[in-house]
Amino acid sequence: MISTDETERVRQIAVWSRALTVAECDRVRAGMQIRTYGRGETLGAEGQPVEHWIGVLEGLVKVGTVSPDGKDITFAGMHAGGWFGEGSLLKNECRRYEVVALRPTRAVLLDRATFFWLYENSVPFNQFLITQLNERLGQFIGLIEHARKLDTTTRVARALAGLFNPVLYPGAGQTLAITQEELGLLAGVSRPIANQALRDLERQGLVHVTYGEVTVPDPLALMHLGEERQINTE
DNA sequence: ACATTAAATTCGA
DNA sequence: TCGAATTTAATGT
Repeated sequence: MISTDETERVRQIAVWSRALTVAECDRVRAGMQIRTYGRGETLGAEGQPVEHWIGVLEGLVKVGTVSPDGKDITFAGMHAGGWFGEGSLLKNECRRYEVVALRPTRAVLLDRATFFWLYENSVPFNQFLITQLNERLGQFIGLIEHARKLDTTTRVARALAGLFNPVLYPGAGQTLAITQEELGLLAGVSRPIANQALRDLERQGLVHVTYGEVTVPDPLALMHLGEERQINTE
């Protein structure tokens, strides 16, 4: 069970919770706990049973895997408002990816029993899940489609644009607190390369870089950098 | 890897 | 509690 002021914060980042009745909300609160993670700490290890659906309250986490040849592959970055783990929960399988905090992070954990109770009882919750899955699918299709010709600047642009997805991170503004090192970790490039890419993007007017944060006026333009045509993911 | 700049923290009044 | 001094963090090349 989480406290009342924590509930307030959870409501801010969990759009799906806003449509719940008071009774539903109480039940969900009872299945929640809040945990904090230090830099580099694991929120969920690859191959481990998945016991929770996790939402990021604050901080930054990286979802990815380490391939057999030792290459570190990042699938997505997550910040406040991002939820993950529903795929493994629904399929009742162990976690396919590792989830690591890139900076001190606070997250809310919803236990699997409550997750499934919502899944079976709440229409808004299911709508949220479907919307989120669909959004992710669109992003991955874009990734696969252009995986071949991704230069470093485009990779950084993608990683950054992903963090500005308005469906996955509702309520986020145009400015995100992220260091160039963190962005490099998400994009799979070194910090100096991330710096170079950001300056490149800034020259193109796609981003504005200030100390410890990046402003993106048009995330879609950033996401579709380098594409000749728009992909239809409907 | 190094030099520069920004921010956060400490410390003395 | 104010601001200067110091340390730590982030950036740019």
